[in-house]
Amino acid sequence: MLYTRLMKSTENAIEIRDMRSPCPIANTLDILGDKWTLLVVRDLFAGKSTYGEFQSSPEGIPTNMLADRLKKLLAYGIVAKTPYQENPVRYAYTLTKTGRALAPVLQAMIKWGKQNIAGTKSAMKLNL
Amino acid sequence: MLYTRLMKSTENAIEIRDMRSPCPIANTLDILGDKWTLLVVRDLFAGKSTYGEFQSSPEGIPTNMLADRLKKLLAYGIVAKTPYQENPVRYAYTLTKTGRALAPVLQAMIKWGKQNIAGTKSAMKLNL
DNA sequence: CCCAGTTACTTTCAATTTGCAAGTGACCTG
DNA sequence: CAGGTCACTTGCAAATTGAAAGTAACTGGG
Repeated sequence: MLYTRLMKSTENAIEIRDMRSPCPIANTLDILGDKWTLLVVRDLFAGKSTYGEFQSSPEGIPTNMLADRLKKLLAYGIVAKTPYQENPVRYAYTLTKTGRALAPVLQAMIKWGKQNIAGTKSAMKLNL
Repeated sequence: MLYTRLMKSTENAIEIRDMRSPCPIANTLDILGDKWTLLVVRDLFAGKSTYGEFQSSPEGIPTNMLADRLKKLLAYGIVAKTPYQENPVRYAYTLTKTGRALAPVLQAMIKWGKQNIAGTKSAMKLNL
């Protein structure tokens, strides 16, 4: 168990095909560069984990966008989906290690936003 | 002149109308949340300053996208445009203080990208 | 056992955005 | 004054977004 985790840690880098360039910023933007993806990640850092909880965030993500973003985040290994109840089966989304590693990105954006955009303030407490 | 600049420095927070929410992440994404904007900012941190230099970056930004993003970055006060030669007048784009404050965001993205996306590596040296 | 309610999506379709390509205008050089 | 460069702008097809309605699985109440 520990062994497989150890092995995995050496091989769970995200693979992107047809990269625009080898630039880490460009590739990070190809994964996270839109108006919704990082808000879902933010919600996960805030402790939210179900589809309904993500939908109830103040920005009002359209339901098809949410489904699409969760699918992509799962495909990239940034979030994981595990059943938390049977009958009916309900799934909880959680951040993987790769996803938790995004904390500094969110922290930097929160700081920049608060210092440079009028009227912004963190409403939810994040576990960064 | 100094006086007006001084006054400005107390009031140059970005104003966003019809905010989706007061969340600093959401508002930062409304400014930077796409596939091109932060690449232009990256190029500025790399010392590039002209339209042609931005276009020549390996990602190949479409010329209309570049014009649009520069216009937005100017409108938000993240970049400034100053003439660097006459006959013909040519302009150099530079980061403002607000723009330079994005360094930690880029740093965090570079680190995450390099650690989590296979095959990425910083080709250009940034003045972060 | 039927029927409204909840959760988690999927589908439809109009509107907006993107991206390729071609065009424009100011100026400079031979 | 013809050709070239730089910094854009325009036109348009294709892709993405977003609002709304639909679907599927199950639950609890009458």
